[in-house]
Parts: sequence; C-alpha cells; structure tokens
Amino acid sequence: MVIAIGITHSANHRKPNMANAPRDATRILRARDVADLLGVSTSMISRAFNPQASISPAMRKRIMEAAEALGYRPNVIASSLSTRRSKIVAVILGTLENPFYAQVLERLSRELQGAGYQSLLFNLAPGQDVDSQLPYLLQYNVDAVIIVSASISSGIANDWTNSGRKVILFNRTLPNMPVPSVCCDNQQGARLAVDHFVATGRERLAFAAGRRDTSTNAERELGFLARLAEVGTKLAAKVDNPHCSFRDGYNAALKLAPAQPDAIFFANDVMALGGVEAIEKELKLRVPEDIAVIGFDDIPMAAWPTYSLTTIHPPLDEMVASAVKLLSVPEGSTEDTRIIHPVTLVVRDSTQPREITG
Amino acid sequence: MVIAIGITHSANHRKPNMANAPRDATRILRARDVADLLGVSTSMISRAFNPQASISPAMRKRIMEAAEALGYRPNVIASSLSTRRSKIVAVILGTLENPFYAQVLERLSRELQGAGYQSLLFNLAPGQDVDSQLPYLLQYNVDAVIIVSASISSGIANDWTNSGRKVILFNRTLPNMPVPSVCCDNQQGARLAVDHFVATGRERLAFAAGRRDTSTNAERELGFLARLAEVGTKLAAKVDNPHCSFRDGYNAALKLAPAQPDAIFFANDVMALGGVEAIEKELKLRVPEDIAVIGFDDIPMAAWPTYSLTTIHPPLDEMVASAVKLLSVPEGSTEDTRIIHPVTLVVRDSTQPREITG
DNA sequence: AGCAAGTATGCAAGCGCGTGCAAAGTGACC
DNA sequence: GGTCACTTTGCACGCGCTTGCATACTTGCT
Repeated sequence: MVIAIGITHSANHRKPNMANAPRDATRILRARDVADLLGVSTSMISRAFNPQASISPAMRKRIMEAAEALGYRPNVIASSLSTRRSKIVAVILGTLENPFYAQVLERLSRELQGAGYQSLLFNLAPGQDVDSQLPYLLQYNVDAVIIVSASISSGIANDWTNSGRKVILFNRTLPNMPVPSVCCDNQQGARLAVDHFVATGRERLAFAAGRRDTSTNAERELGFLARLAEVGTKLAAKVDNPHCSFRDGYNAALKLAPAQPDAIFFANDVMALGGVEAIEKELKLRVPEDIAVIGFDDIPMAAWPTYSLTTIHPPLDEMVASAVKLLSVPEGSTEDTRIIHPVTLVVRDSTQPREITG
Repeated sequence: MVIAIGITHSANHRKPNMANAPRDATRILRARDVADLLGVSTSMISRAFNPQASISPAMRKRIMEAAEALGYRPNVIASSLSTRRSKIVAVILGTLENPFYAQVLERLSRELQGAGYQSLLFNLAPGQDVDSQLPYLLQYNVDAVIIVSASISSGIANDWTNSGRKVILFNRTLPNMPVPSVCCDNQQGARLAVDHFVATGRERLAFAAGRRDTSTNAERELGFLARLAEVGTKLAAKVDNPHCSFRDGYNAALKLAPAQPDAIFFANDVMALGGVEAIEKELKLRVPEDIAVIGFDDIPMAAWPTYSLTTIHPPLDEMVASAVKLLSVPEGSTEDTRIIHPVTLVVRDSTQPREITG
C-alpha cells in the first residue's frame, strides 16, 4: 500500500510533455521543480519571490534557500504574461557613432540593470522615425520606452502613456506635452559658452548649429543667441548642419571661416572636434590663438591632450539616474516629470585668454 | 429564439477579466480580437502568422489584412512561452568606451533586427565575468547569447549549448572547444603590420600588447612575434597593458621609449591614439618620422586627419553578418562554426617610408 | 476548551499564443 | 450520388507564473 502510494505519487505527479522536454542535463528549472522538492504548491514559490505576497517568513526562507541551491530563478517572460510587467525597458536610439550616445547607452543600461530592468535595444535606421517603430515594441511587453535623442510625435506619446506604459525622453523634450523627459540645461550651457568667450576676450562669435528639428539643438541655439543679445554682442555667423557629425563640424568651420570668427560654439563635441580639425589642417589657423572653440557633451575625447576641448559638461550619471527614477513614478502623479539638470563649463586648452596674441 | 441565441452568443462569447482590462483606448490587441472580427478561431490567427502552418492562402490573406487594418501583431512574449523561441538575443559586452565596441553593438543590433531578432543588452560591470551573468539570461528565454569581446568558461558554454540555446563569441575564441565564434584574422593582421613596417624601412619594432588573457590579444601578439622571427628582425620592446584604453596606450608609449623603437604596433586603435598622443606631446617626437604607428580595428577616429592612423581593418559588416548567420545553423550541424575573416591593412599617415628622414 | 480574528496555504482559472488531434469541408473520380 | 484522399478549421490543453478565493491552520482571548 505504502509502496503503491509512493509509486502513484511520483509517477503521475506531473505529466510532462515528453515530446518537448527530453533534455534534463541543464534543463531550465520551473517553479514546479522547487515546489515538488519542498512538497508545496507552485503558488508558494511565486509568492516567495514576490515581496508583497502573503507568505510566512519561514516558508519564504525555505523556498529561497532551495531555489538558491537548485539555481532556480523565476522566468521573467512567463511572469510578465500574467503581471503585464516584464522588467524590460526598450531603449531607442539612432546611432552610436557619436561617443556621447554610446556613453548614454552604457550608463543607462547599467543603471537599469541595477534597478532590476534589462534593456531591449532598438536602433533606428537613418531616416526611420520612432513612431513607426513603437508598435513593434508592444509585441515585447516592455514596461517602458526610453527614447534617447530622438523625437516622437505627441499623439503617439499619448497613446502609449494611455496604454499604461511609460515613455521617457532622454535629451529631448516635447514642448506642448507633459511627457516625462530628462535633459540637461541646454540653454544655460550655451549661455555659459557665450560668457566664457566674452570673458576671454572674444568678439566675433559664431555658432555651428546641429539638426534644426531637435529640441536639444533649438535650446542651445536659443540660449546662445539670447545671451549674445544680453551682453550686446552680435552673432558673427551661423551655419546649420544635417547630421551633427565630425564631417559636419569640419564643413561648418570652413563655411564659417569667411565671417572671420574668433570663437565658434559647436552644438556638440563631435562637431567641435571636426571643426578644430578643419581650422588647423585646412584653414591653417590656430586653436585657440586664432579661433577659440567650445563644444557640448564632454565626451571622453574632449579631454584628450590633442584636442583638449573646452566644453559644456552634462551630469550624465545624474541624468541617467533621473531617467531610471522616472520609471517608478506612479501613473497619476502630478509631480513634474520634466527634469532638467544643470550643466557646467569645463575649461580646457581650446579656449584661452587672448593676451598672448592680443 | 433567434434573438436569444444572438444575445447568448455575444454575451458569453468571452469572459474578459474586467478587473484587469478596463482601458480600451489604446488597448493592445490580442489574437482573439482579430478572430472575433472575422468569426474564426484564434488558432487561425496564430497559423496565419506562422509560415509553415496549415492554412488556406485565402484565409491567411483575410487575416493578414484584418490584422494590418487593426494594427494587430502577435505578442512575441506570449508566443515564446509555448514555442520556447523568443526572437530575443542577448548581447553581452563589457563597455562601450572603445568606439570599436560601440560600432560592433550598433551593427550587430541592426543586423539582428533585420533578421527578426531584438537584442537584450547586458553590460558587464568591470571585473564581472560572463559566467556569473548567464543564469540571469535564462530568465529571459533568450534564443541565443552573443558575447562580444568577453571570455566565457568552456563548462558554461557547454551547459548552454546543451540546453538548446546558442552561444556565439564575437571577437574571441575558445581554444579547446568548438563554440561558434566570429573573429577577424588577428594573427594575419599583426603580420601585415610587421611587413608594412619592414617595407617602409623600420628596424626597431615594438609591440604594445592588450590584455594578456584575451584570445584576441594573444593572437595579435603571436602573429607579430612569429612574423618578426620569419623576417629576421628582433623585437625591440614589448609592454603589457591592463585595459587597452587610451591612457594605457599613452603609458605604453612612454614605457617603450627607452628602447628607442622606430615603429610601434598597438593592440588596438584606441591605444594607438593614446600612443601617438604620448609620442608627440610628451616625448616630443614625430609620427611617423621618428616613430611609425599601426593600430588595429580601424575605428572611425583612425581616419580623422589629426591622427590619420595606419591600422588593420576587420570587415565588421561581414563579421556581424556571419554572427547572425550562425544563429540559424541547425543544432547538430557538423559545419565548422568558428569563422575567421581576413583583414586588410589601411595605410594612412602614421606610417610613411623613411626616405625624408633616412 | 472554544471561538473569533487573523494568517498561511492550495486550488484553479487565467495571461496570449501554439499545436496535436479530431471534425468538418473540398474535390476528384468512379 | 457515393467514396476516398486530402486540406482546412476548431477544440482543448499546455507553456510557467500570478492571484482571487476558499480552506486549513494559528494564535490570543474569554
């Protein structure tokens, strides 16, 4: 009898789909495996891993220890089916060519991991817009989307937030909509640039703008021009650029040259480096003696001795932390979720007082 | 009677969990929604999206059109529960500081998207090893893991492949194990460097090595030394580096200086750039007149005029394509899955014949 | 000891989709 | 018209986990 019971018990305890699961060498463990071992129901396994579930501390300890010993971890994918939270955040970005974005991605993904999320990476092909990609994201049950330096239409943003998911813009804002966003103070950065140029004796200030259609660039331009007006200096020249690339910066410097600027503010560091290149190699002028240069982003290369670029430093770690923090702001919160971080000016060799040449 | 049937039909057609799904503004569509609209079963919806399922072309067309019109797409997460394929590939990498890795990640993720996969990004913290992270990946039902420039123990690799998932190494190999991997011909690259140095009249060749424990570096070193021996030249000096960073390259150049090399091969471009920096700014020597420099990776910055670095070019697009192709190699295939791509030498200004100074 | 209030557990029904199997439909051919 | 072979469809159950509800167990108090 006892034997019979024993046999019955172990024999039909579970009806595994034999056709599908032949491998048990490194089979992936299910809650059932732990439950069977401990003689409890799978519900308890689930509850043990859910901090707010009703379960006795003793039981939780027992389960956690068994899970640890066996190497069991709840399957996030399966659990996301019922909870509708996947602990996966989609990170959308255009390109990693600009080291600034690479930095953002790396820190963002690291910070997300720290908060228990994983990042699902979406690279936009050139010319591809975020809106068209969002529907694909839905397939992945992502909890949130963090859009790095790319734009999104307010309609779509609305749809998404309505559907209970979060959309967070990084390094962009949506002017007319309260979409959560994290930026650095672009205007203020541009103002710092003007002030520093003026303080170091520059008089013919030029601006190499980035892409017209981005809020980031618009703010930098706005700040630059506004501050110029405030201090009573005229803009010597300005040039727009399609891609914000090294080559764009190079070309921008060449196009600005006829206006004979003695200082150029580039909308980002990569362009500034290209600009320096053009100034020194092609125009045969010296930085900073003939032309002072300020960039924006403080990418690692800006600190390299060859360039030693004066630039505006956004507090990347804090910005990333803010973005991740926004993930846990409750849905109906009235709190303002458009966060702006202050920037600082990092003075290096690409700007120097004019005393020597003056 | 007819009315009753009608009512009954539409009333209990489904019992939605009212508590959980109140929002229907932008509600995410399920197969059921499409099925109900067309008056078919959800099975058919599933089959319509599965190329090898048994379904009439007419029905498939009808379903696809309805799905398109409604904006329905199958939920990858839910489907992965039954199919055990998530169309998600984990990409593991250490850091994006080195632009080469950023390039790899960008192209890899793009190529994966093209093949219908998405990349789940895992950043390793410094000192963190892949082995310890793999268990976490299992939670995400990833189809495969692509490990970029990081090492993995053969035991773990074994466990994984046994469990039916793929592990693919990018830019690393596992010497004793047939783990699928994609590399460029590191040895050959190093040999090209030696030959080019010799052909341009260099006699005191030095090597700034990367991290000792990586196959990539070992192969580059091996190739360099072997070719040196073959052409009957002695190694002027060699120095190891912990991180392969810009600063490492900078320091390496300083450490190599006492040996008075007239050519230095750096294990990668970032180090080479650091080396050039040190040679020009700190040692006050000229590149290439006093010291010729060759790097490895052909990162975008190597082509910038300031550096104009001669380097070994790995065919990144082809490598990435190979890696993605490896994903679909059937499990028991006998085909060799350790792919090595040829490299080419890109000659720029950091190496020039010695005629002028000679 | 007995009972109420509270806590711990198990049960079963989902989450959205895939799929083996049986039922229904289609068409060809005699 | 009937039969057979074949295709198309629906049913129902399972993937691994969560969770409302009912039951079983504690505990404290009279």
